[in-house]
Amino acid sequence: MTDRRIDVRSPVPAYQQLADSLRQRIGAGEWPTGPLPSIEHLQGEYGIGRDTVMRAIKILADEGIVYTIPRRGTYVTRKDHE
Amino acid sequence: MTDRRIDVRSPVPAYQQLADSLRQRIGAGEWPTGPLPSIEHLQGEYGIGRDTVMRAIKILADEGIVYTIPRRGTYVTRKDHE
DNA sequence: AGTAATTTGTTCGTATGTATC
DNA sequence: AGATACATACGAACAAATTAC
Repeated sequence: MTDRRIDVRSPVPAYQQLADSLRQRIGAGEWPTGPLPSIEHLQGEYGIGRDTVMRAIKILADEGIVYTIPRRGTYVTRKDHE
Repeated sequence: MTDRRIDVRSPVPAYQQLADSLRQRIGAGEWPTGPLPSIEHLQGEYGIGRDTVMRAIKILADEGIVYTIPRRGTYVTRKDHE
């Protein structure tokens, strides 16, 4: 089970906490084929704002874990695509 | 006469102002049978963006004043339909 | 029957304003 | 002053269903 809550009192920024959470969920095998939930959906799911979600996704994209197709969605990078 | 302008300097969000305007116009008897103007039309009429229009329509839909048929249009809820 | 236009649905990109720490 | 964060807002692009011709 992965924690979907953000601790606003934590010294760890919310966008970092979200990146950690998404990294775990991806590692656990969520969204193997299709796209991740949309920014708006993640906003609602985690109770956070838009730019926080976008920052988290950018972290994962910089790590090569996901890639974003504009106006399509964000996808998990397949291993045979590395 | 119903005001069709959005005051961008108002603390009231544009989508709320639009919802108020549409609610008044519906109450005044506009669009008794047919659908409301399309999103694109309302964008032009009020000089606002797409998501602002959609948020306003969602407010009215949540209030039960209108209902949207996907890819058809948004209709005023008839009283004998309540 | 078939193609183009219309319309809503969805999504990311970007910008601004405000508040907080 | 700067980083973080939320809300609002416009734009652009594409999908999918419906309608018009």
